[in-house]
Amino acid sequence: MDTTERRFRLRDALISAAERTIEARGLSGLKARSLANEVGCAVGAIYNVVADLDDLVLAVNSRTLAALEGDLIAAGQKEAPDGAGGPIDRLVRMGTAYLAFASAHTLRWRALFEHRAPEGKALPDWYLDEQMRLFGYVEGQLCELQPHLPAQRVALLARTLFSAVHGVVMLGLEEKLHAIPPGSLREQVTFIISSIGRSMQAAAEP
Amino acid sequence: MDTTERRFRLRDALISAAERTIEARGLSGLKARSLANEVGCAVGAIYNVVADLDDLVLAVNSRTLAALEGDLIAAGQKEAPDGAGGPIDRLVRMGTAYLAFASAHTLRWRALFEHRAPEGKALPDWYLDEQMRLFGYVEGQLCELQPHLPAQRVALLARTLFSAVHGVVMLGLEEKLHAIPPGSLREQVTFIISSIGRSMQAAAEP
DNA sequence: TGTACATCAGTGAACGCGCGTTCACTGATGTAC
DNA sequence: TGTACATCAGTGAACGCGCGTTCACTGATGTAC
Repeated sequence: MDTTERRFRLRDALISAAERTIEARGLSGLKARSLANEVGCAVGAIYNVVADLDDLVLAVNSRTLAALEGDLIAAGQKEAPDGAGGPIDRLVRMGTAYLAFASAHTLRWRALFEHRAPEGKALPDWYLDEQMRLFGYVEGQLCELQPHLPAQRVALLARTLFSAVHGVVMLGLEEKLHAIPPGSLREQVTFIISSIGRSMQAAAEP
Repeated sequence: MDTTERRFRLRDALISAAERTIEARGLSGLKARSLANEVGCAVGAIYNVVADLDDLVLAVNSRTLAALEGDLIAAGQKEAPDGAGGPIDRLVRMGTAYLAFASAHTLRWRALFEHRAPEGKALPDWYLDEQMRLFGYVEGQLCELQPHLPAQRVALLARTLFSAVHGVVMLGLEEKLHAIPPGSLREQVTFIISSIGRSMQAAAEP
C-alpha cells in the first residue's frame, strides 16, 4: 500500500471516528486519546495527518453540512403528496427536513453551532462557502415567492426565516424545559414557516 | 460588622464580580483566581460563601433573568407611541425589548443558554420558576389574542413564538456570518412577530 | 475593663485532573546500486 | 536478487498548562467570666 494512501486512510478513519464520537458524546466529548484508541493508532499519529483537533472538527462539520444539504435538496424537490406545491410548501418541507435532521443527529448538528474558530484564526473559505450554499436554497424559494425583491433583501429574509426555524428546533430539542412531543414540534415548525411565508407573500401584493 | 453580614457582603461582591466578568469575557472567562483577585480575597474564601463556581453562575443568571423580566414588563406596559395597542403590538414591543437586552448584554444574556447543569445535578426549582414566569408574559398576550384556546395550547404557542424570536436574535448577534446591521435586525424581529401573531389571530376567526 | 479562650473567616500553596501537543526514538517501506 | 541506506509513518511517555478545589494554618472577632 502506498504511503500517501495510508495517510489518506488514516485521515479518513479519524474523521469518521470523530464523527461517531461527536454524534454520541457531543463536541466536548472529543478527545485525542480516545480517538487514537478508537482507530487503533498512537496519539502522536493523529498529528501526522491532521494539524489540530480543530481541523478534525471542521472536517466533521463539513460532512454534516453536506449531509444536511442533501436532505434539504431532497425535501425541496420532492413533490408534495397532497398536490399543493408552491414555494411556501417547499419551504415547509425543507423546514421539516431540517427538524428531522436535527432530531436524528442532534449532537452532530449542534456541533455546527457550538464550534468556534480558535481566537484569531478565521474559518477557511470553503467552509463558509458551504454554509452560504445552504442559505441559497432558501433564497431560491423566496425569489420565487417575490420575484421583484432585491437580492440583498432576499438574503436578509432568508436568514430571518432560517433563524426563526432554527430557534424553534434548537430550543425544542433541548431537554431543558419540559420536552415537547416531537409531533407538535413538527407542527410548530410548519406553523411558523407558513405564517412567515404568507406574510411575505402578502407584502408582495399591495 | 457582624460575621454573617461580612459573609453576605462577600457573597454579594462575588456575584457582582462574576456578573461583570461574564459580561466582559463570557461564561468561559470566569475563573476562580481572577474572581478572587477582583474582589480582593483569597481563592479559598470563595468556597466559604459559595458551594461552587456553578452556584455563582446560577446566581448571576438569576439576576440576568430578573433584569430581563423588568425590561419585558416595562415594554409590555408601555403605551404604544403611535396609538396602536393590541396584544400583537405589545408582543412586538416585548420582542424588541428582548433584542435590545440581548444586544446590550450579549455575553451575559448568552450565559443564560450556555450554562448546563453539571451532569446529574438538576437546576434548582426557584430557577426554573423564574424562567416560567418569563414565558407567562408571552402567554398572557396570546390569551388576549385568542381567549378560547386551551392553556396547553397557549403554552406551546408561547414557546414557539419565543423560540423563533430567540433564534433570530441569537444568530443575528453572532458575528459569524457577516454581521447584520442592528436596524434591520430590529425590523426582522418585528416582522416575524407580527407575521406569527396575525397568523394566530386569523386562526381564531374561522 | 481586662484576660483567656473558642470560633471561624480568611489565606494561598499545593493537590489533582484532564488534556492537547510534542519529541526522541523505532522500524517498516521504498530506493539506488 | 541482494545489500546498504534514507525516509518517514508510527509510538507513547513526557511536557506543559489551565484551573477548580482543598486543607493545614493564622489571626481577627466575639464571648464568658
